[in-house]
Amino acid sequence: MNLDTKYWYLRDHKLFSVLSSSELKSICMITNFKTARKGEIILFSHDENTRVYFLKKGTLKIVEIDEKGNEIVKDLIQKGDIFGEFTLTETQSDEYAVAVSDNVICCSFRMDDFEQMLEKNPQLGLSYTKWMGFRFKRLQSKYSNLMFKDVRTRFMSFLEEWASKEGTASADEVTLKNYLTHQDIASLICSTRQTVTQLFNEFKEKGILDYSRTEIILKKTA
Amino acid sequence: MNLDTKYWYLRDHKLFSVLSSSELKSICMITNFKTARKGEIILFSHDENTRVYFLKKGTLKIVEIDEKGNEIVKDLIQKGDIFGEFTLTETQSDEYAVAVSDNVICCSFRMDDFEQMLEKNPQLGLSYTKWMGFRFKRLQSKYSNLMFKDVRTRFMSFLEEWASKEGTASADEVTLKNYLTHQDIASLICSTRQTVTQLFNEFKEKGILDYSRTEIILKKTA
DNA sequence: TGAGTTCGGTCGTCCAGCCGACAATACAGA
DNA sequence: TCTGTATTGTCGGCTGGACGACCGAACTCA
Repeated sequence: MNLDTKYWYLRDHKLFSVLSSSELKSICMITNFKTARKGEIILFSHDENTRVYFLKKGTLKIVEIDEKGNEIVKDLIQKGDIFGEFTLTETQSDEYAVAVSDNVICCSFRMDDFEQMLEKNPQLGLSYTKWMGFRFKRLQSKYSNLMFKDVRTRFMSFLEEWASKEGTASADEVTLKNYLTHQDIASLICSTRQTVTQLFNEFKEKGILDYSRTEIILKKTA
Repeated sequence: MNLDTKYWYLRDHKLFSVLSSSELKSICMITNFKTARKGEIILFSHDENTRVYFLKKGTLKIVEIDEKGNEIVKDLIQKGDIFGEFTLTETQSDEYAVAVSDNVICCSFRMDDFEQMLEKNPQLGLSYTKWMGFRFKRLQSKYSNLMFKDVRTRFMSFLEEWASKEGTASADEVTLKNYLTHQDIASLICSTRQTVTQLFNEFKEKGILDYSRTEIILKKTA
């Protein structure tokens, strides 16, 4: 991939908007780009230097394989998200990112390069700090959801959050393109496949939502 | 409190170690110090500008009151920790910090002052960013503990972490000064008072630990 | 177009741990 | 020293939701 393309990719990321175009160009030199199609795996390289990743386009899921060989979805990464740095747990586990949409593009920096960038660019540093704060808050709310809410509530909050991020809303409903299996959703809300299926049908019955394999439609109820 | 005292207080905080003494002095001007005794409450002021807090000395617990009036301990803040910025959930809940030890000293900055500091001081910014990353990791590990481990395991990890931070170790045991009630521990590991009591006695029986109201002694077992 | 694989639907069983209730103890303040 | 309050100890009942099992439906790939 040539520098020009890189330049345009980085340019419209919120995080880099504080940089001048010459600063941005010099950053392009040290970026690494990767593209992937649905189902492909983007590896975190544990061996070499740690890297910071920016998802430019598409959607990823961070999965981990537990001792029984089950795939646990730990997080969803969407366009614009930063990942890799802290997603890595101390115990070097079998954790990696899988593309769930086509045309995934992400770029990465070596951790130390990135740190240097932050140091040279206070603006960028602040921007990054705020970003992290935001993510911290989200994790915290996930945590307290898990602590205090039952599965039913977690399921609904999950759908609502999802809808607010990716849904296309009409007058009285929000439509979501569904690229997750019940299994995926289950591990995201920390439950089981069967329970998720049950909840889908329960809510469908109540008229709160409708769904097929490819779509989820949330009815807006006042 | 005079500037000199402030200066010495800030000086040996890890975060500020990257600053020169003149930089540090100028920061002293904008800090606010508070002291508290056991049981006293340090309020987060929701109304005025958000503040960032640094705990200089002592221990705090962040508690929240739920709808039934129960006190839920959300976090423990120890000497050197930063708090306030993200502990605040979006829903302005009844959340505040309570001193659990005597001689608590903490200082705070207005959020915008702090941001300016970070911007002016890339070194400090980077230092702060790393700090946050560390906290993020901890929260993440708490989260996956809650997801995948049973109460028994969470209880033990909690004790182990506590011991590693505050315990005084001897040849074959670690002693902890216990300032938490079973109730407190329960909400920290997301369980109930009764279960915590049970676990304490179960492990005591097994000879893994010993405890009284004021002390917890963890036996080191190879 | 058919065989293999993954995903969704449903049921019955089972248990960790929550919850209420109450007793025993420790502790603090007068 | 006495009394009220906070903490700890213990028990049984109860239940949310995990888990295994099994089947049909949908998707995929040759």
